[in-house]
Amino acid sequence: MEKEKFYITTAIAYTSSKPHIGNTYEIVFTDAIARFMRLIGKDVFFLTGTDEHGIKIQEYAEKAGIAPKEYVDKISAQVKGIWDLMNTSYDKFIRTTDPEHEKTVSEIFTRLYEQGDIYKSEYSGWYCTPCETFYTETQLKDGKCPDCGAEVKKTKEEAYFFKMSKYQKQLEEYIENNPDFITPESRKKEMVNNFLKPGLQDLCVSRTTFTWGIPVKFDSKHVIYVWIDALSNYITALGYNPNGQSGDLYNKYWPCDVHIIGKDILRFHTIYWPIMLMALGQPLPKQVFGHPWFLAGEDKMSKSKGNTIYADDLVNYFGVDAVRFYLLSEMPYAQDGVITYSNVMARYNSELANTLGNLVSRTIAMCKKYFDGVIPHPGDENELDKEFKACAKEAVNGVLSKMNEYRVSEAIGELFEFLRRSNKYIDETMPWSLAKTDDGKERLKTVIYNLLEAIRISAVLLQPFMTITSDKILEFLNTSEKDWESVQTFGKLQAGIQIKDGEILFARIDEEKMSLRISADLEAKSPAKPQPPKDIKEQITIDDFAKVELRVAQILECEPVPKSDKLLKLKVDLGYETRQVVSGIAKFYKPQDLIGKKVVLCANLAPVKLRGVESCGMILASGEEDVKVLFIDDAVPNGSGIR
RNA sequence: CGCGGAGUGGAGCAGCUCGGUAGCUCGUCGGGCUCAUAACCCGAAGGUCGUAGGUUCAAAUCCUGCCUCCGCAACCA
Repeated sequence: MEKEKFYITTAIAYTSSKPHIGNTYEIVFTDAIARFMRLIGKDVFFLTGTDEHGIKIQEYAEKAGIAPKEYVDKISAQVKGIWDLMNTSYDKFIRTTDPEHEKTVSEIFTRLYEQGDIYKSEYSGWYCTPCETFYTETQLKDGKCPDCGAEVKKTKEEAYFFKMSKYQKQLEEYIENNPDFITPESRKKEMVNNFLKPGLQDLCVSRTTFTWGIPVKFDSKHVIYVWIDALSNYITALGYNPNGQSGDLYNKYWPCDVHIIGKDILRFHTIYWPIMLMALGQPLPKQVFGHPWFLAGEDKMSKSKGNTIYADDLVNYFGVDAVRFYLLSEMPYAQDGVITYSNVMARYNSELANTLGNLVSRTIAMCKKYFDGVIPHPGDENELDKEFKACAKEAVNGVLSKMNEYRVSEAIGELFEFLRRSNKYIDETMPWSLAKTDDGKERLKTVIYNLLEAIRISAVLLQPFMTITSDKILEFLNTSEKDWESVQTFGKLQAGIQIKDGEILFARIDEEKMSLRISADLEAKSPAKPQPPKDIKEQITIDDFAKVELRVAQILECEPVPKSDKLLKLKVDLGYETRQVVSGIAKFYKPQDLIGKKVVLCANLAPVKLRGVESCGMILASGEEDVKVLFIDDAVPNGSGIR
């Protein structure tokens, strides 16, 4: 019988820097699903890889003084190294610098151009030099860069555009008719309401501002921009050919069963990517799953915050399977999860050491003690045994149904419920007192057999999540019954076989000692070496500086700007006049914290409207993610100049 | 009124579709057991189910208003 095929992908990792644990989650999560699908008998193709083009990489490489290719070779190898460290079972690791990929992407672009879906136009746009980005008239904020606020230059740049609007209706219908296409459900609403309903804009798909990318075949000063390049990996990896016969892998595995991606790039995968495929006349992926993120404690993980946690560090402390277990079991289905070292330790001790490890250890010890390590033949079963076996069946079915919906943490929950039930079964049957009488010894055979079999079943169910541990347990039991079929009926474990010595699977962690060790390591690693800022500006003269008028201003009134998260409207006193100023500090200061305070105002900035409110000047503040306003000593009179 | 999600014992969550004794994991306290990794098992304490109303014999669950938090969008002069 032909196996049912299952094609699953991760997003390809951007090779700008080493992936942190949040990025690593995605590959581990996808791996768990891929392994599970293989376990239940599907023919799985699991794709991952790296996204290696773009301006940022070109810049990083320049800074490092090496060629872009050399740079991405290094990072890509690092990514692959972490994926391998995490014991992930991808079938192919694609790189967007692979010659095959580059060739196909170039052909795709050409074909889309030739059939009229991509057209050449001008970005009669506004170019922001610091951001290296174009903005349309509507994106601009009162004539300035919406991102960094710098002056923008009216630049006419030649560029290629993709006619998104042409396929909008078709995409809406697809989403309508395939309710599971975008999951989880809440994400789907975000996409439809925020992007589809307002109407799609044509997408700019080429750049002339950098060279590190795939050149447009028929127009060599253009480079193909990230969307067509990166998204295409899902089909180029399988040997898709836009002009003729595609490869066998493509014919077999496409369309994809599920793209596993971060919730941040859902938009590209549920709007741009399907439209590209429609334009190419190819079937669409069946599902896109936008997974949540891991937060480091309360906050998003980011380098600038210095709260990044890396997979290799965790593995170093806890081992691969424990890290996989934490990632997979802790992340909820649709909400962000939290990762901290102390949470990892707590889960490790309570679930891996106590529940799982100790169950295996005590059962094997009893089998050795009472039966010289030979798996006993079970005898008559009683009501308790029946109930216990029913629990095993429930665990198998529970894991299956949860995994079919990619509810990995809940699947693990089902399994651990059964492990806890097994520990309880020991206390209920009290093997140590059974061992004291002859009748009891007969009964003991059944009890120990049932326990060993329960452990075998659990080990099989554990395979997708903790492969190494699963293999170890099955090795202890000296059994080859480890496929999905073997788990459908209770009793596949062969009696009369000698089991092997079981090592401790998960030694308990002394949380206090481990915490000390971790904080010592962190201390040693971050000897407070501040990175030089990236936005160092060119030298200016004193005359340039003199053009900026800075004055002390006292805040008289302050209130939030309606319909805005970030903006505060302030009335300030400059001594000689009062001004209305709008400032993007609402996230960091409450109005009552500011009233009465003296601040520095850039007083000769041209007035603009922000969210419809006029702003005449700018309050000086520092910081990107945590903004601090520059307060001035109360003794300084309002309106004093600053130089 | 931009769109969506969420507020349940100390922590993290389930229950809400289809109203009717509020459940799970961790933590705390007490007990039991000794096969085991100070583990395992049992029991207890602890909740006005965000808030104010409404419907109902009966509301965590249905309806309405309000508050708070989160995500997306917009937004940092």
